[in-house]
Amino acid sequence: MPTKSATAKIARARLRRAKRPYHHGDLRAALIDAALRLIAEHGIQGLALSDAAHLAGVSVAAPYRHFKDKEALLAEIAREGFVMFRDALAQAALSHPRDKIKCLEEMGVAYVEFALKHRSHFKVMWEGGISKDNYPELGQTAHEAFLLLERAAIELLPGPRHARQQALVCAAWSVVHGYATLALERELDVVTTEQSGNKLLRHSLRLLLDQFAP
Amino acid sequence: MPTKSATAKIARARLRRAKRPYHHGDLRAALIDAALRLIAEHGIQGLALSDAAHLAGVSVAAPYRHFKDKEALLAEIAREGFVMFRDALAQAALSHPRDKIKCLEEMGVAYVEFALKHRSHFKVMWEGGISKDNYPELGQTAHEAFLLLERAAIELLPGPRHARQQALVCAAWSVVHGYATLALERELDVVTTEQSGNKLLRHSLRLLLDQFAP
DNA sequence: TGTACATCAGTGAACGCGCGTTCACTGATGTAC
DNA sequence: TGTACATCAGTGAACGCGCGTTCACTGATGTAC
Repeated sequence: MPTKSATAKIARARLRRAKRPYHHGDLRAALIDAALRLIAEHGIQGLALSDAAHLAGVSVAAPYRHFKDKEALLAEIAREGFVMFRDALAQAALSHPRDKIKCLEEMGVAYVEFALKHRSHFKVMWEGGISKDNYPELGQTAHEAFLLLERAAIELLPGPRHARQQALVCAAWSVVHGYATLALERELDVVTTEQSGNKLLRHSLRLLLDQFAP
Repeated sequence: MPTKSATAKIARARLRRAKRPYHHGDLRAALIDAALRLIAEHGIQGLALSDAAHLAGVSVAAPYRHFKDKEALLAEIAREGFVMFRDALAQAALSHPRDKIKCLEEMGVAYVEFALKHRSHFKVMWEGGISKDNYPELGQTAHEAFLLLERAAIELLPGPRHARQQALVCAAWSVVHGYATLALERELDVVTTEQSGNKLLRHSLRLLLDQFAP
């Protein structure tokens, strides 16, 4: 004979089943999506796997059918992020075949726009604390992205390998990474400006790059 | 009649007292120091107040005589950090009264050297997640530091307020903040260079600034 | 076409640990008299 | 100068919560025959 609470339990279970089939369909993707939303809202450290599971509409144990542990979920987000990031830079690198300065400018804009559009990915990529020994693919893809930026910067200063080239690579990377980081933390708001959207960013990049016009 | 374990307990207590007086002397400072060391080793999220207490040689309850809660300890670290940071920038701002470019270069170097020398402070300042509503002094001091950088950058471009000035402020801040962030995460190692110490940084800064020589 | 069975993606409950925080108590210190 | 007492900085133990992870079990699916 079922007790009162047992009856209620069955009713809740029926209700649940009515809303959603037993099998989710694509829980793996749904978990990643839920995690991204939670990270955007509460930061990486505010992400609880159990919250992501509930947001995806499953029990706390379900994620373990798709990810070995919490770090594996974060690593997958970082992997996804680095791939998208590298591809975005690669596409920007092709944007102006005849104008190397505009080309590097577009790569800088792509760098920052990726950070702002995929802020959770970006945070996990750089601050996720994921061991690169456990996930060597991450370091590899990140390095491919860096090489794109490096090549584009070096092309602005033709000639033999030179300290000046290294400095430009470093300056270009620092400025876009710094801008992205500050913008994500909403620190750039103190720069009072009428330049909206990415105008301020483009202007700053040109300030560094225009001097290398042929 | 004391039991065996009670006797041992008393013995341990005597040993403790022999090493260290009951009152610590300057526990507040010792806790901050312990926290800084633990953050340097394990990151902000790896900091447990209980570990800091033990590292300072006291029980887990002792910190609450000096700080309302964990956030208050972090806020004090951030406050200390912002004050030192602002003062370091202010001093650098005075370094070359006749040469505005060298002056801004020194401020950039001071920015990055602060980050590397006081890495735990720097992390807590920017990634500590401390509510600025609860600790308004933090935002105030941070803003004073920003104003120093802004003024020095604007002086390079004399004339009326202008989008170009804002862009230079933004570029200068982004480049030093980005460099500091990347250096702290050891990401800059991929820039293969023979330029040791802060040579690479200085060279990058000059790449941005030298074009404004009168 | 229907049925038995392997497989796999879920469930619900529980475990266990880390850690922030509190509480009643104690040891030391300084000050009024 | 000595003593009573208020005050404060510590102690040790415990509470409680969040959350990662596991376990035995169940519902659904697809495939061999």
